[in-house]
Amino acid sequence: MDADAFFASCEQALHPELKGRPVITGKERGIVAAASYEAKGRGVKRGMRLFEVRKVCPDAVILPSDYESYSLFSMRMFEILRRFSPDVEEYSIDEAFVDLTGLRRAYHGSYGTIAEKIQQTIKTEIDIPVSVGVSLSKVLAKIASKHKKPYGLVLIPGREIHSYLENMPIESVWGIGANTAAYLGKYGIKSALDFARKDEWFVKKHLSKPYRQVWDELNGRSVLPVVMESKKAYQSISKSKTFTPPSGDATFVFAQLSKNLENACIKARRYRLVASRLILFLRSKDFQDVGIEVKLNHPSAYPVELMEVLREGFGQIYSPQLLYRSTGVVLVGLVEEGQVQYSLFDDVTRIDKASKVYTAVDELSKRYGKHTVQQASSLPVKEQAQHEGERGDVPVRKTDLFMGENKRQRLGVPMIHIKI
DNA sequence: TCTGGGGTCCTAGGACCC
DNA sequence: TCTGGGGTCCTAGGACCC
Repeated sequence: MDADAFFASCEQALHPELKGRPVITGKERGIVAAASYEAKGRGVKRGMRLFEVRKVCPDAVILPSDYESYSLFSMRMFEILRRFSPDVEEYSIDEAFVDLTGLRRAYHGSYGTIAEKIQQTIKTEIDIPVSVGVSLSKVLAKIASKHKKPYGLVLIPGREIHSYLENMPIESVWGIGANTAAYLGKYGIKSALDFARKDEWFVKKHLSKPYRQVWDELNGRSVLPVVMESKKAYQSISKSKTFTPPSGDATFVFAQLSKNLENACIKARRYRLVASRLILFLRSKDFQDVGIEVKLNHPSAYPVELMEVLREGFGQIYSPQLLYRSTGVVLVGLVEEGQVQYSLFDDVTRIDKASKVYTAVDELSKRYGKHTVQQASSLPVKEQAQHEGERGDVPVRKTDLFMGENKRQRLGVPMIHIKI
């Protein structure tokens, strides 16, 4: 099951006056996150810049993404699915796999009837249109659900598999990307059917496990299980941000990195996780990426402790001749906060102090807004952000960048610099 | 697709051990 | 100092997804 234009549909469900109108979300980032079918009909595409949208579709309703509401719709949708079968995999915010095997008797009908009922229930109860695909494997079900989009209901029984795969470009199969498509192309494989028809010997010789699985699934042999487990803990947490115009100012670029680190740490602390490794990366104006991974002395989610490492890593990958357009950090080797084993050489008193400081910092953020207390090294992000907000073509959500200060000013809380 | 942001999994090969 | 054979763990890098 795959919701149609999910974010936009949520907005239309919340604000019925928007029904029938071209609705777009993604205002906060300046690019289209989701477009309603009315907007798609006018040529609006995902990832399109908003100034372009305004040209092709001047009457578009452009909204900031409201993830809290979308998550609620998502949860309701999954809850409805679980009423039909306990075997539900929440694949993404707007997609799920449901194993209907053996349920025909209980519902006195075919799999198609059950699927239809699911679709109707979701539409009636939460007013979200979804497309449903029914078939023998996850890969085939995915093809079926995409085959007729909005409000589609497509069944692919074993006998009809070939007709669906025949004209389908291999790269649009779930799990086959551009690189693998190019590789398969060398062997004359262009369509999904070409691939499905290859013999086992070819597949084993040339491809790794994930692709062998796709091959099995295309042939109607289900090898990818529907996994019920609710999402496990994060394996990694990343934060990255693009800025315009590109900059060669080391202080400014480092401030971006610093801010990303703070944001990543905030998220990690929210989930009570600490990172044992830190990746930082820079992307140049010409989309050249450089990055470095650093092993931390002990797992942490406290910027004060990580700042030295960040600065050192930055020094190693930054080159003064280049202009940069974005930076990012990834926290990896995530461990639950309570599970950490400290070594003989860790300064446990100091770590404990950092932990207390951030308990206070998080408390202050809850009360006065994000980044009420932040690293001084992150402050220079604003210099340029200010100008950025004034540029007409790249809209920036000012409230986001300045929320801390605005709220602080409203409440009359002075800005204080603390040296730790 | 003139390119935003956040994730996951798999594999090969080196380091190290018995 | 050199040699066989076998195993585990870790990391870098690639590929893909929404």
